[in-house]
Parts: sequence; C-alpha cells; structure tokens
Amino acid sequence: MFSNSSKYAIKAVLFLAVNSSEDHRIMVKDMAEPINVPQAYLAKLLQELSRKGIISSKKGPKGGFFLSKENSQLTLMDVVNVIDADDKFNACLLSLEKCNADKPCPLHDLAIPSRSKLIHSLNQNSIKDFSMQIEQGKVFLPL
Amino acid sequence: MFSNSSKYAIKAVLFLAVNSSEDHRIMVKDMAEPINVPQAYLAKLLQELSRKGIISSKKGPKGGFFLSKENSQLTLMDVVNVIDADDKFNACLLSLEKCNADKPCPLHDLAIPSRSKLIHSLNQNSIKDFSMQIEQGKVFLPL
DNA sequence: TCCTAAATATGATTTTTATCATGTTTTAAA
DNA sequence: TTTAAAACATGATAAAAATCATATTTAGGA
Repeated sequence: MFSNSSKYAIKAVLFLAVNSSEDHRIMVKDMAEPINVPQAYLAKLLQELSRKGIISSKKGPKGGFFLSKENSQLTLMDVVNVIDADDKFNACLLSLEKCNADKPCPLHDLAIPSRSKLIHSLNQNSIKDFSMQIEQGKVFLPL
Repeated sequence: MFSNSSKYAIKAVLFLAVNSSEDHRIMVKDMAEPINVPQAYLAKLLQELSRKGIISSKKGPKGGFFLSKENSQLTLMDVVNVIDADDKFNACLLSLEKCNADKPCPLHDLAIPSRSKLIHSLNQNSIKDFSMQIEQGKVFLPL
C-alpha cells in the first residue's frame, strides 16, 4: 500500500507533531531510534519533506526539525504525496488502464469502497487531528 | 497492495479460467499479449504457479496451460500467496510490529475495516466464481 | 572571530523486484 | 524413430527502492 519511505515519513511527521514545537526542535539522531528508522535514510527523507514544505527545520547548533502551525494543518495525504505517486490510491488494483466504474475489473467493486474510507480520512484529517488522537490516548505510537 | 507479479498471476489465472479447459490448453505466447504481460516473465510465473499446483500444464506439442476442476476451486488468495508473503494483508499499514486492536496505530482503525471486505472476498470466492462473474458480463477483463 | 553542531546536498552502494535469455526435458505427430 | 513444439529449469541482466557515506553550508556560543 504505502512505500517504505511513505511509512517512514508518516511516522516521522506524527512523531514531530507530538514531540516537537517551534522552540523545541528535534534532531535526526534523536528521532531515528524512537521511530525505528535508519538514521541516514531518515535524514534524507526529512530533508525532502522540509524542501517540499511539509515540515520545518533550523540549521546549526540547537537546530533540528519541527512542525509549524501551518505544517500541522496539512494532511497525511500531503505527506504521502511527497514520496508516492499522486494517483496511487485511485489506480486499479490490477493496474488495468481501462478499469473504471462502467467496465470494472473483477476486483474493482471490492477495492473501491474498501479504499474510499481510508482515502477520505487521509485527505480530511490534519496532522494536528491525528496528534490530538494520540494525545487523547485513542491511538498509539509504538513506532 | 499487490506486487507486480501477483497482479500478473491474477490476470493469468482469470484468463485461463475463462479461456482454457482440460482439453483446450493455452500456450504462453498466446496469452502474453492479451493479458499484457512480458512473455518471458509470464512463462516463469506460470511455471511457478504450475509447480505450486495452482494451475495445470501439459508439455509438448498441443501442450499448454489450463485450469483443472480442482484448480478453479482455489481462491485468488491462494494465487497471491504463491508470490507475496502470506501475512501481507494482516500487516499494519505502517509495518508496526506492536500495532493491534488494543493498541492501534493512528491508521489501524481506518485500515482494518477497509481491507476486511477485500480479504474476505479473496478468501471466499473461488476462481470459478470470478470467471462466472466475467461470463455473466458483471465484470470485465480489459487486461 | 572561531569552533562546533546541526541541516543540506549529492552521490555511492546494496537489496529487491522485474525482466530477459538460453539450454533441457517431455510428448504428439509424421 | 525422428522431429518439432511445448513446458521446465536456471541463471543473467536491468531497473527500482532502500540504505549508507561524505563533503558543504548555516548558525549559535565561547
């Protein structure tokens, strides 16, 4: 479903949402282990997310990564779209070009309703929404 | 969701379900183009499916691949499991080892109900069931 | 100002997945 | 019994994804 990189990105963003702030930045080396992602790979990912405006960063001593107010209003779909193709979620399960509601492939009607809820949630809920769920103990980050 | 190989395998099996029979076998070269899969790659895949007992084959002139009665009673999950890991569908969307109903990750409750219908259908409906749907014009194979 | 700590940029390596190529075995039919 | 058409087996190559390494830039603090 998600590429490895996307999973890492989601984990990193949620970790920042819960643990960082404008004036409490977090360094790569301090989040790599907690979220269980290879440090060098994570560094590269965070840099890309930063370049694309999904997360914020500050260089130099006392620097690190964090989420701005604006950042945390973005959705997880925004995060995923940095890495995976935009149409990933709309593509036919069998990758058939001509598959659509009129001429559905054998898996179409099983796949579409299945995914629609997930897609909707990824698109509607902000990162902030997710971090609130975490803080309320409704969901967990055993990352 | 599915690996490329799994998609190819599903397409090939459904094609055989609709177009082949015990005494009308189909050669690799005659199905590669219709289902839009590289011939050499398809050959390798079909051989693996055959070895694992998912499809049947006959060597030599007038040989080819086909589905036996028993083959067509198998499910698409059986097909997919030849190639992808068995637990692919139960794995957490974020690949978190400790994610479960008691301590769900932020995507858990979105993912599980989402996938359950698909998984159920892949497990319950036989290949024959799918080929009947195709023959009844309910779904299509614009492969 | 200078040193050091951090992100940044870039590229190399490894691993996995997908694809291609080629020789071997089986079997129907001439 | 010979030939040729098919699957079968195995390995080589290519492409993509994941991972690692290293030099550069920025900025805080002594």
